[in-house]
Amino acid sequence: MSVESLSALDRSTLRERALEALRSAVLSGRYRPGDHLGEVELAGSLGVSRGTVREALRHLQQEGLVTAGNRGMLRVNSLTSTEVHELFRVRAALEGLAVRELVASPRREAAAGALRTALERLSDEDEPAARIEADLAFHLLLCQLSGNSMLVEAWRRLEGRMRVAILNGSDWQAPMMARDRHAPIVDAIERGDADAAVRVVDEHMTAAAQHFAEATESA
Amino acid sequence: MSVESLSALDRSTLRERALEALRSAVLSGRYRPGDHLGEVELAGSLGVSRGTVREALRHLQQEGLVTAGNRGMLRVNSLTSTEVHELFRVRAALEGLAVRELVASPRREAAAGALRTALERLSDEDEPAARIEADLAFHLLLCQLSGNSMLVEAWRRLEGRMRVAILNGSDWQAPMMARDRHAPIVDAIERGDADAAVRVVDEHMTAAAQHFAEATESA
DNA sequence: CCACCCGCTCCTGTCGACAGTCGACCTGCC
DNA sequence: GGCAGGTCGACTGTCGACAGGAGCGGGTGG
Repeated sequence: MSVESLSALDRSTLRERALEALRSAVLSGRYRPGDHLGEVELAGSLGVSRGTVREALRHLQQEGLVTAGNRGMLRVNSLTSTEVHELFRVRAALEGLAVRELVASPRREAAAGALRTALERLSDEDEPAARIEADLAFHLLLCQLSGNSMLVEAWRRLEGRMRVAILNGSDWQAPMMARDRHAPIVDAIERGDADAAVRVVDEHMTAAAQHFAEATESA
Repeated sequence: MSVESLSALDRSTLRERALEALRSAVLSGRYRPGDHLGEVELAGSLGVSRGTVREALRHLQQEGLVTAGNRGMLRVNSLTSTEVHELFRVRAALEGLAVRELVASPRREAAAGALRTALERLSDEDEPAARIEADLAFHLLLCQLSGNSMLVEAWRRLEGRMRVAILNGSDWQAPMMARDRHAPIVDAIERGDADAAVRVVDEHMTAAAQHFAEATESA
């Protein structure tokens, strides 16, 4: 268990770099769910002090990537299948609001255009990790284009949990990353049909949850 | 600017007590929005080290109660009226999901009962601060009873921002704290009418946002 | 009188060290 | 052999101190 050292080229604070290094370390699967993340070891690996690692770990804890175990020790988090289902339902509610605000927005067409380019990026990518990024980027963009900053914030909080769910297994989400799955959302937004857009988003999330259920239940 | 010292009776960690002390200090209005929260000063007031205060402040930052200004200095946060409106819309989406899941839950009647007792507590309280607490407790209970842990988590994140919004002014929310405003929600849940419940929640939030708009615009 | 420069001071970023606590393991006794 | 007690190690909680940078005020030269 070790993380590569921090490069000193950057102008940002050590804390930010340590945070980013740790986040990508657990997100890349270098640490398995349940693994213990010791402050001293990480401090040694990253070449920074314990206090700096500590703050980064606390940040990750609030993001939901790590969770506190016995005596405050932090472990890589994992989600139960129930929680994953709950997560999708909350996402459906949030992104449902996003599309509803989006179709009511005066710059609906421009937003639809931006979403279409994000859609292209989704179909261009072949590597699974890149597809996941493109998918999350699409859904984030959906929230951002709504113009509701509180909505974006709430979604970002869920994003961390979503990435934890992705860590659980990398097969179930593949069918959801397809371009065809997202296109109807943009279509409905472009048509200005709010109710249809909400329904499509809802179905999108339900389908994702179902794929997850089938994949985990067979495993 | 000073916070009373921490009592040493508790068994919890200093960090938790410092966090709670700082949170209540900000929420009680001891520090006005925009006030600078210096680590050294707070450390002295609370009788703990800077590192401990620092962690508590970072926690408050992620809760949205404080925000980073120039050179990393933290100031008490405030919300624009636009953000408050956005906040209410996100809450409407989240709590709409809550009531929808609640009416589909097998223990709907028990939940309705629990909500009714929370309602009683809301009408009993006279002091504004206590009413606010009772109101937030009611809405939190609504989310908790849905059984969706991700929903509860998302709501809790919004709670911090909600309290910041409350700090903006203490007049506008008074009309929303009434028992009559919340009773229709419980009624709809008890009837098992999901659509009506969602609609009522939505109206509740819209009305709250409108009260806010009128109160701030006159000021 | 004004503009520029210098030193001061305050604040955060970062670090290394000490202390308390919990679990694990090993040992001795029943 | 099983169990109780003690010892060792590891990890986090907490602290005080040093370093760097930004803002500010005074002083000086034009």
